[in-house]
Amino acid sequence: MVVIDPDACSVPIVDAERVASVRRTLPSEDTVQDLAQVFGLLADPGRLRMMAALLEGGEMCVCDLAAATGQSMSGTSHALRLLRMRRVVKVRRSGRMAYYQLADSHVRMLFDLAITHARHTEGELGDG
Amino acid sequence: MVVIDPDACSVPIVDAERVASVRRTLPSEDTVQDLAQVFGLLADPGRLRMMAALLEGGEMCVCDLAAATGQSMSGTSHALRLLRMRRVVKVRRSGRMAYYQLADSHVRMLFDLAITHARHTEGELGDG
DNA sequence: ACCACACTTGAACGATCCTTCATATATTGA
DNA sequence: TCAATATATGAAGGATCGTTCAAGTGTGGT
Repeated sequence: MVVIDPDACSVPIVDAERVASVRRTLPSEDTVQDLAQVFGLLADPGRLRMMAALLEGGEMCVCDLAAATGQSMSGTSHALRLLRMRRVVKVRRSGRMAYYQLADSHVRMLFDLAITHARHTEGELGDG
Repeated sequence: MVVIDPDACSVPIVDAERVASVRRTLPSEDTVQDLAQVFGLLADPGRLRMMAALLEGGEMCVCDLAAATGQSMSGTSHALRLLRMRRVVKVRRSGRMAYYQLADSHVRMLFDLAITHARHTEGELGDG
């Protein structure tokens, strides 16, 4: 087997120049990791409903969020912790209540774009 | 899997009217499921690098994609199957080669938006 | 003080996911 | 035909994720 790849990956390369140029433009490992985590937060139906609810309802307390999205209090709280840690939502505490709202306007755009994609690829899925 | 049921959830509600109104505007279960899957595809560093590579490189064969993103051929092929099934990429076959490209321009915008979010929330993460 | 409440958190279980290895398919060239 | 190539796929392993239950924190009301 002939290895053309200068790096550790023992994969045959067809267009070495293109590969090299693409590699130069790839986001850094840290950026890729961050992006993956952001998208990972959006990859769960429960969290997605919560964000949609906050998008529509503005600021909401945990129990209303749980009721609106059909989740348990505990599950809702766990989910909010993840969103909080990634700064997707922010919390305002008042007495024993915790009021959450979206911290980032990009979420709405991500949402709308993804919906557009979903609509655009509606119908049967599968191999081409 | 959680099913939204108005009566099954024994969670106290503070603002019943708001909860009801939010529930009315929530995307359908199918839409939520679709969205979650779309975001799920973007939630993996390897697939993310592949999409970034295709964004930059246009049309690429599997081995070049593997080399550019530092993944095994097998892993790359598995990833491409997922992206193919969700119509995120499309394939053109020529002889024994398979050339992949992005099927959907929304991917670029999702990418850029997420990068903007990541940059915007740069620095320390954690509870607020 | 006490109890009820709104929320949080830790641990455990099951489900899902990603990676890898081995094998399979299909095409090219000898 | 046979061997090498390019890609695809099934299965198995371990890691990760989401949900649930149980218990914990802190506040408000009596």
